[in-house]
Amino acid sequence: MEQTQNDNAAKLADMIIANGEPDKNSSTRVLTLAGRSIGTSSAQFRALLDELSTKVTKSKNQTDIDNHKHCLNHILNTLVLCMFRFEWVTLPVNSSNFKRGEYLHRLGFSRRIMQRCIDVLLENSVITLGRKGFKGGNDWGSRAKASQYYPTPPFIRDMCKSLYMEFGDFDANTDDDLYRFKRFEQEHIPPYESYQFKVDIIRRYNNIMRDHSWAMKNPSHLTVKDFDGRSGRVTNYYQNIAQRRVPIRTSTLIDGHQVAEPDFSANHLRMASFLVGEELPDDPYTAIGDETGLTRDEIKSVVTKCMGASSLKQKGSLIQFSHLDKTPVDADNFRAVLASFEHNYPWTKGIFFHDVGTRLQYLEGEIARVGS
DNA sequence: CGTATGCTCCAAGATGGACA
DNA sequence: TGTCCATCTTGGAGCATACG
Repeated sequence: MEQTQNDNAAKLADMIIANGEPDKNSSTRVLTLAGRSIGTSSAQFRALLDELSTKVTKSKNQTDIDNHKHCLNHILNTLVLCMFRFEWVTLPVNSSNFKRGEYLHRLGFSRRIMQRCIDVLLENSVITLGRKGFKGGNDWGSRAKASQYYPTPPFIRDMCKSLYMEFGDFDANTDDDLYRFKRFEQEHIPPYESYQFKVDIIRRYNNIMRDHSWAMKNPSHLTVKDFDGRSGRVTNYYQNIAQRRVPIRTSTLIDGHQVAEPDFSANHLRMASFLVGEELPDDPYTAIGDETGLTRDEIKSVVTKCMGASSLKQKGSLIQFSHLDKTPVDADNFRAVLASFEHNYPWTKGIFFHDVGTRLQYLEGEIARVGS
C-alpha cells in the first residue's frame, strides 16, 4: 500500500511536471491562508519552511525572524496550492504594493521581506522565474503586472510525496472540532441538543474513515456560517485539490485504489428518471450519440445545461451561446440533441428547463448525510 | 494577400543606494 | 529594517519590411 501511494504521488508529480509551465496568463496572487491550508502540516513542508527560514534574514531579532518566516509560509503555501492548480504565483516587489492598507501590507509583507523571500526561494531552486514585470492585461496593456514564478520539479515532487500523509489529527474530535460556528454572535449559537445528532454523524463518519487512506487525509468537520438553519457544509482538505486544469483529484488513490469519478450528468438524469417513474437504460447517451453523431462530452454538456436551466425562457440563449463553451456545441447540434432526447426519452420534457438540477444536488447531499 | 520577423517606443515594474 | 528616489529593465503594441 505504502509503495502504491508513493508510486502514485510520484506519478502525480510527473503529471504536473509533464505539463511544463502553466499558461502565462494564469496566475494567482499570494493567498490568504490561515494555518489550516494545504501542506502546512506535512513534515516535508515544515522541514523546507524551517530550512529556508534560517536563510531568509540575517537579523538576530526574533520579531524579524518571525515576520520573515510568516511571509515565507504564505508564499510556500501559495506555491503548493498553485502547483496543484497549475498556475503561476505573482510575487511583486514594486513598492506601491506594500503601502499601508494594500493587500500585501495587510498580510505582513514589506518590499524588502518579499525580495528576500524571492531571493532565497530562487537560490534554493524552489521556484523559477516566468515573466518578469511587464505591461499586460486585456486592455491593450495599460496595466502593469508583477513577475510570475512557478515551483521547480524538485519542489513539486517533494510536496506530492506528502500527499498521503495525515494532514489532521483524528483524535482531535471534540464537539468544537467537528461542528464549527463561523461568524456567529455568541447569543445566536443554538442549544447543543439541537445539533448534537449532526455531531454524532460526523464523529461516526470520521471513526470509519480514520482506518482508510486518501490524499490530504484529515478529519471532516461541519461548518455553519452566519446563522443556524443555513445548511452546514462538510469540509475537508481533499476538496481543495485542483481538478479543473490538470485532473489531480481524480488521479489520487483511496486505500491504494484508483478513484472513480461519478458521471454526474448521467447520474442526475437517472435520479430524475426515477422521480418521474421512468427508468433509464444503462448507457443513456449511446442512443443519442448514434442518432446525432455527437460525442458523449458534447451530449453531456447539453444535458447539464438543460437540467440546470430553471425555465424554458433560458432555452434560446443556451442554444445561442453554447458554441462558446469549453465543450462547444453549435446551435443545430444542440437542437438535434434535444430532438433526440424528446424522441428517445419523452419524459425528459418535464425535466429539462425545470430547475431540476439544483433540487437533485440538494437530494444528493441529503442522501450522503442520511446514508452515513 | 496573409503571415512571419525585426525594430522602436512606452509605461510601469525592478533595482539598488542614500537616508532615517 | 523600512522609506524614498532616480535609473535601469521589461514584454508587448505598433509599425515596417520580408517572405511564401
